[in-house]
Amino acid sequence: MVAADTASEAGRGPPPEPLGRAIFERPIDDLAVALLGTRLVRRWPDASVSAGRIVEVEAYGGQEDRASHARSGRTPRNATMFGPAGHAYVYLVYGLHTCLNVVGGASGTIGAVLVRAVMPEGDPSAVRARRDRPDRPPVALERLASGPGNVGRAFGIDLDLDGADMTVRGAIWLEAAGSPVPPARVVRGPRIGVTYAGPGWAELPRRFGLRGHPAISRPFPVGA
DNA sequence: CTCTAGATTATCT
DNA sequence: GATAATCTAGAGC
Repeated sequence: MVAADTASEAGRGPPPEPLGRAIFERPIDDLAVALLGTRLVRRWPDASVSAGRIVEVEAYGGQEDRASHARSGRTPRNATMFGPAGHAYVYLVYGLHTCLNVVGGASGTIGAVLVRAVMPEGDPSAVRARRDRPDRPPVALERLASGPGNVGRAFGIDLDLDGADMTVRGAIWLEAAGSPVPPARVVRGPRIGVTYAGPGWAELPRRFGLRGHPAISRPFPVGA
C-alpha cells in the first residue's frame, strides 16, 4: 500500500488522476491484467459518484481474433474499437444487456478489454438501486456487478457512453488503486460465450480474474 | 447441483 | 432473416 492511496482512501488529499492514455497503449492481454484491481468510477447525471474495483476482464484483439467484434473489420457498431485508446466501447448484447470495454492495445493494433466483474466500493446505494428488484431479496454486494451485463446495469452503462473518453473525469473513468496485482494473484482461463469463434480461438486463455475473489462472475477452470 | 428456455433488439448478412 | 462477448427463473436430478 502506497502513502497516496492511504490518504485518498481515507478521503484526504487530492483525488487520484484518471489513468492516462499511455497506460492503455500496450499489448491487449497485458492491459487486461493491468486493469485488474483498478477503480472504475461512474459519475451520474446528478453529479453523485459510484465506484468499484475491477476483478475480472477479458481481452479481445483485432481482425485476427475470431472472437472479437473487430474480426470482420470496422462497422458502425465497433467503430470505437478502431479509435484512440482509453475510450469506452459500449455495445448491446442479446438485445438486453450493455457491456463496457476499454479500448487499447499496442501501437497500431486494434483491441479492447471487456469489464466482466466489479466489486463495489464505498456507498453502493446508487448501484444497488439499479439492480435490486422490489419483489426480490437484495442482491449480495459482491453480486451487484458480477458479470458483464450486471456491470452494465449496475453502473448505468448506456449506449450513449460508447466512445466516452475514460482518461478524463467525465461520466466514467479509471483510477489506480493500490499496488499492481502480483502475477500469483491473477487467474486465467478461456473467454466466456465465444464458442462461435471456433477451435483455436474459443479456448485461448484471455479471461483474467483476481484469484478467488467472490465477485468473479463464474468459476475459472480447476487448476487454472 | 445442472440444464434449458425465454427475454428482446441493434446489427450485420 | 439470423445472430449475439448475457441473465434469470424454473425444472429436474
